Amino acid sequence: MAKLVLDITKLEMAASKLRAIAHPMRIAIIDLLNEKSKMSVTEIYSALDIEQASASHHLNILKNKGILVSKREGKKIFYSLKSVTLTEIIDCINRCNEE
Amino acid sequence: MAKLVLDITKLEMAASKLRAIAHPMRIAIIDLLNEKSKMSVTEIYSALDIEQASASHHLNILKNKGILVSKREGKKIFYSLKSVTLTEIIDCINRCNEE
DNA sequence: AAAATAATTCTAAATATCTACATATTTACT
DNA sequence: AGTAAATATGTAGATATTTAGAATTATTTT
Repeated sequence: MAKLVLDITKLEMAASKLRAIAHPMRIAIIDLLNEKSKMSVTEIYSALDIEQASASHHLNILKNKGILVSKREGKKIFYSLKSVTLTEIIDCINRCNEE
Repeated sequence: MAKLVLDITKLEMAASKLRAIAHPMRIAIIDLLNEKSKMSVTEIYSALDIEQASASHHLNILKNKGILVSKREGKKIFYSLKSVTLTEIIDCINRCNEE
């Protein structure tokens, strides 16, 4: 009973994934990739009006935590959401915000 | 078009809520309250085997971010999830962990 | 091979969060 | 009022995250 409570590894995994998402700019990136499923770093930092290095940094965090995947195509590197279910989280949060 | 990306306030709200959730012990608390919808601080810190002050601290963070609500009943204070949709987030994350 | 473009990595200072322990507050009971 | 139980708050050192700018790597084009 209530074994999930004691599964530290899973809790850590969930928390670490959430920590990765829990940043305004990174939520914005996920929102963006939810609308346009595949974008280059340039497209992303232009759309969000932030520094390239900053975008790269956030993208790296999201990629490390398995939230995004990247794929090089020539000069550009395209990022996209690894799992569509990720979007549900954001939708969830947005709904919660309105309550 | 893509106006949600630019709504800094909403992004900040979502991020701050997620940051509150993004902690193993706090996820455990949410899991717990998902199973037993109303628990006192003592019940919670006993179930999780943590210090009372620690439980109180985490509960306060979750309450401040509007994730939990509390209600005093005599000597005890009972906490519960403010919104059931919150649970979806955890379910989501757990599903994501398995992919 | 040099130049240009695209993206990443490094660095460091500022800020935030975590943890654990000590203390304080609130309520109920006698 | 005095005491015990339940919960909250304060403090401080350790650790992690954020931010922005500079330097670096990788790829394509000329």
